[in-house]
Amino acid sequence: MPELPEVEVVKQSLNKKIKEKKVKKVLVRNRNLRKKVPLNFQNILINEKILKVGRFSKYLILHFSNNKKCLIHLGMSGTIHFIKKNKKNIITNTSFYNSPKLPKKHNHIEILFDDCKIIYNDPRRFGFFEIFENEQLLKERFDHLGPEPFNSQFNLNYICSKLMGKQKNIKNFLIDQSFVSGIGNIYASEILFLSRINPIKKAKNLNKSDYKNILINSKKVLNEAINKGGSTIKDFKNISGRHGGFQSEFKVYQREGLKCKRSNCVGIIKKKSISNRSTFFCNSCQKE
DNA sequence: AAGAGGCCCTGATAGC
DNA sequence: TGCTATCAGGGCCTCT
Repeated sequence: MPELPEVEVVKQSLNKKIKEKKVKKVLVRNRNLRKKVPLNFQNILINEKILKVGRFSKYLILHFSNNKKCLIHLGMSGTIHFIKKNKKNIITNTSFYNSPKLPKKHNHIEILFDDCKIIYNDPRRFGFFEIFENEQLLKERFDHLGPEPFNSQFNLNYICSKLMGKQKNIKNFLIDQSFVSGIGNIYASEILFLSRINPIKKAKNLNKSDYKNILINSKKVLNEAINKGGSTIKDFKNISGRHGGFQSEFKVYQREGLKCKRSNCVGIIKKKSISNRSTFFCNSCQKE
């Protein structure tokens, strides 16, 4: 599922549901994720309170009262489900909206509280859980990542210094987490469309006005996606099982063969594989 | 050293 | 119906 906006939506809803709650029980049903869930995972969390749920880039961070941090990455298909106990004291999947039932397969981890629990589900197992002893060690984990688009470090000077003279195409730069973190395959296409830049254009061939557009539109696209509750392509849901709403706003992503949405543009949306990832762009207003 | 490509894994869908 | 091939939103490792 998850690029920065989807992870932000999960973070916000988790904060509403489990902040200040004390972990009563942890069940690791399947340790096999991209990295093995630590053996002592249960012992570290038990009886600890969740102070808050944070996020950096596409990572969720559970802050615990013993100062330890649990880093969660949702990979491609990870979802977190919130389940509340009902009056009969039976835990049921009570979501606010017409949510699909909790999946039967691939429920890897359950974290139980007094009156509710969360379940981590991940069919493709590209997600992972890691424990960090303190804030410092967690920060070091992020050392290799570039700033988020919202960070003031992500500015014109920074973009110039990173892109000038580089052979690499701009699409691959946008999904390169060491350049800017949080943008994935969907939003990269959307950002380049708004910026009227062809995705295969080499970074060195962009001008200052292109850089400016990338700067502005990165923030714009991600903010709008967050406000719409993220995007749902196949299986992204917020923790109550509700789908995101940004996919209907896509200008190019998954619109191959359709008319360009820009007013007065007669272009057609094309799909191109760049480094084995599908990329969408308008053949008229994003000319090479 | 930068940049491209392969790979981890399951499931949904398309085509025969 | 049931096979096979292709594709999917990420990130890390390896090779050139």
